[in-house]
Amino acid sequence: MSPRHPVDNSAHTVHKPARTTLKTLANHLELSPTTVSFVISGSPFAETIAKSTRERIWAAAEKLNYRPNVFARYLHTKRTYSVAVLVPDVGDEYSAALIGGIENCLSKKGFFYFVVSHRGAPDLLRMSPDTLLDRGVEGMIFINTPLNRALPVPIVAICDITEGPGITRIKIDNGKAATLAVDHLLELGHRDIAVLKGPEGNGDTDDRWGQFHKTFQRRGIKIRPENTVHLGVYPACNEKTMAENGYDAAQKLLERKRMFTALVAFNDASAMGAIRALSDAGLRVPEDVSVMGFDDIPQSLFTVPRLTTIRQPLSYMGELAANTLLEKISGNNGVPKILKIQPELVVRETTAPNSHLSHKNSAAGKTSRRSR
Amino acid sequence: MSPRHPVDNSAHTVHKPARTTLKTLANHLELSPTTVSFVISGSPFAETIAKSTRERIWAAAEKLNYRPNVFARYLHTKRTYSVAVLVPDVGDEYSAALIGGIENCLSKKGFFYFVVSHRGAPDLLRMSPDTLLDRGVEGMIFINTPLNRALPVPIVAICDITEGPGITRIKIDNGKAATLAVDHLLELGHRDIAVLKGPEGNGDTDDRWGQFHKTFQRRGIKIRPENTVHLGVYPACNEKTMAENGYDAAQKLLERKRMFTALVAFNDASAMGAIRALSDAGLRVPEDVSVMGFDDIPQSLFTVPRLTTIRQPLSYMGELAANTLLEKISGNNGVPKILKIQPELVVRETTAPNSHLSHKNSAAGKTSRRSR
DNA sequence: AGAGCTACTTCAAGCGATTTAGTTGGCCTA
DNA sequence: TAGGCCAACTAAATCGCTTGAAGTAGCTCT
Repeated sequence: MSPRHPVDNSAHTVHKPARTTLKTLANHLELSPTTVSFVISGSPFAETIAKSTRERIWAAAEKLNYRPNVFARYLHTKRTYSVAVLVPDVGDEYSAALIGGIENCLSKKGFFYFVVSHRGAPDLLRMSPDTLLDRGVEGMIFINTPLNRALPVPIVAICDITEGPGITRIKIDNGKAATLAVDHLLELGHRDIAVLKGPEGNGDTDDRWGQFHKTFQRRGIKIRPENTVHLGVYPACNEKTMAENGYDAAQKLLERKRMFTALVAFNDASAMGAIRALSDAGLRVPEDVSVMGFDDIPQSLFTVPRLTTIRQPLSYMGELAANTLLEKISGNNGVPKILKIQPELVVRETTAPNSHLSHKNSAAGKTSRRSR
Repeated sequence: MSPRHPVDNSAHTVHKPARTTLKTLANHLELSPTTVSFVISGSPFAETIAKSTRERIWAAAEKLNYRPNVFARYLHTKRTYSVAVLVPDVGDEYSAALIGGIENCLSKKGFFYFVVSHRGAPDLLRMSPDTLLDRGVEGMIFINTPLNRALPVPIVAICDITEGPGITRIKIDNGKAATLAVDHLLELGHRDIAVLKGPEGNGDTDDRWGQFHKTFQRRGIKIRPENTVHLGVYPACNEKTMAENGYDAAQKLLERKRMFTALVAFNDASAMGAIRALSDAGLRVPEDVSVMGFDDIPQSLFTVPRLTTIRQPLSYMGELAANTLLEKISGNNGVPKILKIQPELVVRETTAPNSHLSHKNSAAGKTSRRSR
């Protein structure tokens, strides 16, 4: 069906009962296809058809189980009531939560959606928009997915790396998030803080990192470069799960023998990986190191210890994205370019007062967090 | 576009550049649409067209950026190169992992897919197959989703509750899985074992439960009813995450004051919830209670402690499902009714020797596992 | 020179709907 | 009784493509 498929009629199914067509239905009713079409399609002309006839038509449609052919209809209406969702990977918790919200909204409105996971593959990224347009999607939601050209349908993006005219962006307020996270750690007495910077190419990485940086500066806290590590380079980091990336990153941090009493992860999944690495190194969370996640994915409530995190209302953001997209599709040009979402601090069990406050920077502190 | 949508042309986009049509292209080339169609669609007649003409056509198609209209083409070919995936919830780890595998295979073959999460909602379950057929899907993959009628397209099911003629089922060998799990626990000296039975209505619940039951019996182990708990009733249990269900179930178990030194969960997510509940009750895993998961979702490698589990190769199963479906779509009637998948025991850190062996069933043992 | 090939290319119908521009017949009015 | 109007319906074009049947032009063959 797409250009890449040569025409091929060999598909075979056991028993393909011929679907009732408009013509069949019209013949059965001894009416013209026009009349039947008017009432079935809900055309304004339907009102010029006698009520009794309308009822006859609906009854017959029901009886013959008539279902309009979506493809034939498209030829005139140019509408498909479907959209596309592009994500790095269907499977990751962040995307999955968003998609859940998106579907919630779409299914209410009778829209269907195609999912494309590109995993950072350049060809897919380049060609997907076109193949999706071929399939008639009326709009697209880009989750953490780059784009750098105009598309003839409305777009809503959840991230910063989707470029194009007229797109609407749904963004978490990273400034607020950073303040929430940093102040929480400061209140607990942490000064030596490690930061897991998001993967290169991720749509939130730069803004988030910039905002944290700014916030630390504003609070007079110096983040040493040795206490900072990238979660990986895009798209290589897509080959691994975020938890793996977090694990590796935390290990790198530990190898550097630089002390830190708290760690801010890029998201919950990398936080979990990091906690795993800390545990493997014999460090206790939160007694030896406090860890902050970001996102508040459902699992965060059930980890041991439970994850302290900055909450993004992912499901809501998904719904908002879908709603906004439908709004744009239906012609509303007044949709703002940016919809900012407020994050929330969720204090659970992975952060605790800095136990090294008394002997800050002492050798003892170092070794206790450095065994193995 | 679907019957529920009255025809509506109000959709509006900023700038809809007219797509090149076959006719335009043919005019431009001063050829008939037929000729152009032959070569573009890869019809067998293409070979009767002069090579030089073919090249001209391709060049012009490239230049005018011609893309065949998928909907017009469908009218003749009846092919859409798309399938549907029905799941209880896109977001849960089990479905997400399967979908990942499915997508992997489909995207290689140029197929697209619609996802429908029904969350157990009866209307969606009843109507989805038809609305999906309206959209021309050539086959469907049912993940843990009930069905009880024939459909005019091939179906592959991952679970037991999808009924219908000619469907192919991909099933984990629960008998083998049970043997693996039970023997592992027996070798560790566990005799008092609690079991989290899957939610009612889940496609694996009955078979899995039956097989575990049988295996325990065969090994001469009695499972007390008080050490057994259902993860919830379908579809109510769908409102909660599996982790939540596992948490609640483990709490129920603990309230019963019946002792157990090991717990077999229905899946990894419920195992994580259960571990959370055990921890909250002051019990250590695996020192006080060993816990076995099922699935081996990616997170299992990063929990503290790492989860011992029975591995299902979810991504592979997804790929197999998609591959099998495409096979059936292309007319292969020789596909087996059941494809059995072999599970694998993955021993990690949530299982350990029974520390109560010496004072088995003693009061001491009981209280040590019952504090708070 | 006419029949028969071969190598290319096109005509025109049709897929299953929507939609524009009518037609038909009854009734009312002047 | 002609004209106009209205309610109720329809013929035929069209959307963008595929496809079976039908040309056409140039060559060879006898």
